[in-house]
Amino acid sequence: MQKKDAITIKDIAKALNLSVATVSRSLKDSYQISEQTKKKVRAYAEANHYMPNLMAQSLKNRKTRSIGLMICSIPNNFLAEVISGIESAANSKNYHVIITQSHESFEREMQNLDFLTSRAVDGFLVSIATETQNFSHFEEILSQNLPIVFFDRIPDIDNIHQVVSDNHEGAYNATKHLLQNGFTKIGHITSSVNLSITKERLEGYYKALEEFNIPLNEMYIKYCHHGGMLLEEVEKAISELLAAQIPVDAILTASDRITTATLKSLQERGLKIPDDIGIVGFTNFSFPELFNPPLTTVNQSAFEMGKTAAELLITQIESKRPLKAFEKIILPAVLTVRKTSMKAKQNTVSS
Amino acid sequence: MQKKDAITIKDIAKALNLSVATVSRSLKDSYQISEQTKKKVRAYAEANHYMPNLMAQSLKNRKTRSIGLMICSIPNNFLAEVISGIESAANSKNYHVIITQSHESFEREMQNLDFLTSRAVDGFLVSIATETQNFSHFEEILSQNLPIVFFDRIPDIDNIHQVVSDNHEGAYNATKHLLQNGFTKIGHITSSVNLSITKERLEGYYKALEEFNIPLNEMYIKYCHHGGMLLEEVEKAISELLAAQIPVDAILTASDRITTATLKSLQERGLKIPDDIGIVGFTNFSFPELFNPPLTTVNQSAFEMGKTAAELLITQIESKRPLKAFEKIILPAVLTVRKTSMKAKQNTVSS
DNA sequence: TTGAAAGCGGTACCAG
DNA sequence: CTGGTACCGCTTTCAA
Repeated sequence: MQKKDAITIKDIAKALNLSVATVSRSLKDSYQISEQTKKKVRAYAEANHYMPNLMAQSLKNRKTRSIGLMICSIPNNFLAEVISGIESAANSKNYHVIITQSHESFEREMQNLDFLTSRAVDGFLVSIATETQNFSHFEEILSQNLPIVFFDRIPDIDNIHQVVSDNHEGAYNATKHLLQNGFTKIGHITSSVNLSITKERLEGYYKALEEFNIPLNEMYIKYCHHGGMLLEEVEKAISELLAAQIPVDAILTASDRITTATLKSLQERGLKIPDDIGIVGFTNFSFPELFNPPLTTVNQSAFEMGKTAAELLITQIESKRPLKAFEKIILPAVLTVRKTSMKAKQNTVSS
Repeated sequence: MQKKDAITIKDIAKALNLSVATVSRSLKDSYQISEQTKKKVRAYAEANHYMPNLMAQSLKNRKTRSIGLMICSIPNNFLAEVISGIESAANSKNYHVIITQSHESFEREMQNLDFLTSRAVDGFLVSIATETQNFSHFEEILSQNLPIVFFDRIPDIDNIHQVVSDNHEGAYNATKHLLQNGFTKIGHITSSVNLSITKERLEGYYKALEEFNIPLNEMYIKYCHHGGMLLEEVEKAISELLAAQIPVDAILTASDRITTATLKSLQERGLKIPDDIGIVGFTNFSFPELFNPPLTTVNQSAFEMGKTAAELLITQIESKRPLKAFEKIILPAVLTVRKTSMKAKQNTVSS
């Protein structure tokens, strides 16, 4: 296999009786070159479909105009939208993005980081894996002055740039809403304990309970170490919630995968929603009203998150010196009430 | 911003008192180098975390170990899975993939092709946009001996490599199933006329009708030129199907987006499924049983499609000369019957 | 079995 | 305003 040879700067120089230096400068519109020459060069380049060889430029400039993305999984309503936002922002600034999936594995996360490093990406966009508890691999990259913007799931490291959802608010509103609708025994199925999103959502959940003077029941909190990738872990969580001494009467699910898996499990058990059990779920599925019954959701600004994170990263890549102002951008997570969280009758615990 | 300098082949040479040529050869396990020297070099390289500079290698070899992907949109249950399959295959062969979205625009498709070309990808994986009717941009690439593997939506070009679903079979089975369940006035909402998948699905649909001696009603076929990206186009299609002289009693939807959009529209109209109208949809949503009612689906081998296409492409990239055997790999599209296509009572047209 | 050196396609420094 | 040239890191031919 051989490609048709593309025209190079040298060819232009020869054709126009100029030096490569002059051609190179003309092409970058250097002030030192006469308009006349520039025009000639540009015209010739245009006419012959000159395209700079990015490999050569990269080798010289130490910039690849590429950014590395690390997420747990692509087939995920939330993340697919995030990727779309990233791709859109990157593309418009003439960057390309290299996607890697950790599948929630710490091991894979480190491998992927190596992979991206070997690709010499100019910066990283990362949402950490559920398994990850040690962040030295990221710190090492940061110490080399390579920019990282973390999004969604943030590691516990000082001085980082991050773009996140208002998880606290989202979970708080969801829980409060359930309480206001007469649910009092609210379970919470969430991801790994160590994730930032888990902690924040948990806090929102706590806060709402507190406001309603509902004592916290630790047994009502279930963690899925694979972030809902495995149906079994969600199954188990639900079984336990339902088998509690005082079974839950509602569930708040904390991620896209967990939400759908929960719905599925509840359905298989033949439970009536919301009469037998209420549910509010974090998800970015486009039409939650199509579920049976229509699902009350907490929807994150996924596309926006990807776009913002990518823009923030590119700004850093292109800035002369490291940004010292570490940004934490918080995007809304909005509750939309539908059927799954509305008790048929308000006579909750009929005494 | 500057990165910490990585160790190069030159550093190794200096440290070991060897020439760069010898080091380079040792690293690629050349037969001309003594085992002793190789061992020494490898040990030093390992110990100092030597990583070859891919930019330099690419510049020299004219290979970037990257493949360009072009699809209409990332947030799509079917495509997200395809991407996952591609990513997985590519990664395991040490390639990276650059994703671009056409958003169903011909214009964007060409821009993206340029973008990928400027990135010097070693090959392309493409599923064409609904708008695309002219394929010269692909033919030009092909003429440069750059490999392309088309998947899902195939252009009308001779001698290409392709990986597709058994769309004919999928649509045929779906339609037959509807007919067997007493639906006789079956509408079909599909993508652009010009797409291969559209034609194939249409044929499967025809074939089933024929077998049941149902005359074809052209008014029952509705095309969505944006592939279901716009809710309005689906809305319009449904309105027309329902406003026909003899309204449809069932619908076969031909893509992920169209399927969910149809469900949504039907629900908003307050139509009871399947009593008022039956539906079978192509989709790769993970839990179609969660819809109301559980959706009868045609599910494609999405992950497999991505994996297969990527592997086929990489084989071509790495083969010395163009493969002359043009492969057409057909993957199953399987019908799973659920509620939306089962009439409550079999007394269809009670006379 | 090893080394010297040309060169991939640009960029940028130094001269003039 | 323009040209010459070293160099980015690696591969490969040619010579030793």
